[in-house]
Amino acid sequence: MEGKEISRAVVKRLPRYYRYLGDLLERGVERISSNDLSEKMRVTASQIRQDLNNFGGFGQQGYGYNVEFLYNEIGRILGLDKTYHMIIVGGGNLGQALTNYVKFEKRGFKIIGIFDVNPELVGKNVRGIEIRVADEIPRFLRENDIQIAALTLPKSQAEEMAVLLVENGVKAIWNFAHLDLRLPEDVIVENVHLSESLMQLSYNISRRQETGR
Amino acid sequence: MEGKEISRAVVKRLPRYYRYLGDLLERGVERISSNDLSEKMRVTASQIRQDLNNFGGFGQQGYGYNVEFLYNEIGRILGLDKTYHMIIVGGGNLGQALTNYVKFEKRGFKIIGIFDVNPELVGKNVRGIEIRVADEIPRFLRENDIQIAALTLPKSQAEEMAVLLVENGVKAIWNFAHLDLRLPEDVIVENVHLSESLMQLSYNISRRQETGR
DNA sequence: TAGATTGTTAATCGATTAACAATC
DNA sequence: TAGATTGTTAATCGATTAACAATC
Repeated sequence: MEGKEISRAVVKRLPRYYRYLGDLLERGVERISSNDLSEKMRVTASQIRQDLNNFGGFGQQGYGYNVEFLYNEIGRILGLDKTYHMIIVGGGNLGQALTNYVKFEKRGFKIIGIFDVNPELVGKNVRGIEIRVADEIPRFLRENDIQIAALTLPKSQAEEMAVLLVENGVKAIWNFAHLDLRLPEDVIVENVHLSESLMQLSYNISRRQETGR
Repeated sequence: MEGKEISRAVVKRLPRYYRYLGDLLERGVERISSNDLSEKMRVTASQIRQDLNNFGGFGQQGYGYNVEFLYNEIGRILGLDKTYHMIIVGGGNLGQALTNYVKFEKRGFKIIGIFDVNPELVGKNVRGIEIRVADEIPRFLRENDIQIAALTLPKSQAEEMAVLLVENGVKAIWNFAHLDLRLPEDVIVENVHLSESLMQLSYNISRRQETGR
């Protein structure tokens, strides 16, 4: 059924389209042209049409795009029509922050387990979920259908844990540790490297100072 | 002194070079060729040389690159040779997680204030810093030299707060709220959109299922 | 029907890779 | 000096933008 490969650049832009369409939908806007959307989002209308047409013709000549329809279609493309069971591996501040972030749950990402190696954290209750000891992970994975594991452990523990997760069947890792995980090809890894983001910021600050604005 | 514009793609790669060079340095490696580094990082040697040469010739023909020297140079380019004073605006879980992340401080990003509008959080101590009421921000900014504000507020409060921060002199915002801040051109904004990252992950999961691996 | 706007092809632009002369 | 490897130019590739025929 599928065929052509979608470029990473396009996929990165989809959630942003989704967000803008969601806003429009909330504000009761029924239809929008690529041109109007392009002004709001500050991208070219051409890019919007190209991006969307990777997935099919969602618009209508002379009319534009139906906001609700397009919103749902992009949601479907992004896989947001499904529910995902997620575990958080690393119950520190970041892991707890992710757990507490209610919006994920609304989008279908359900956190059903939190694990840590640190005995001090084990037993702590985070939004109704008790932090368990990491040793229980294999059994937990056997007994539950988990699609995503978020890795919020320090760098030193992350690689080993990632291997354990994969050995026990995890196929998608949301990696917050500051290293590149080397895992089998069929495992999907999405990285969030906060420190790299911060460095990009400081690069821009320094550069601005050098060039005098 | 400066001149040519560095592309965003190059800047995004610099922190990763920095990380790999830091690892090599730690392991006592003295020099490395673009070819060896390319194998480790899984990018082309050509790209490494091109990227680095945007900033000057850091290598030596027949020798390669001195790891320590290159590490320091990239650090300098990224602005990591300076100290930044940062405030966290939004004292919820994510704000606290950032505050507790000691590694930032080691890299020169010093958090010297946390603020929230929620009175329940005000007064709470996070790694030695007391959360203050957001009303105090203008005065705090007058009395302290702040280079970076991290915005970890809900979407609904983020825009207004960003405007306040900018009015009070903040020139760089690390934005964790799920919206695009519309601010004057001279304000640097670096976005971390966690939900968009998660959607890219779910896109890849869905896609894999459709195409049957 | 006329006007609007898409879907799509073609043109342009920028980024990546390859090649190689310069040089340590 | 010979070998290695950079710095840099040229070639290729991919992504973005422009243009316009198709069509609602």
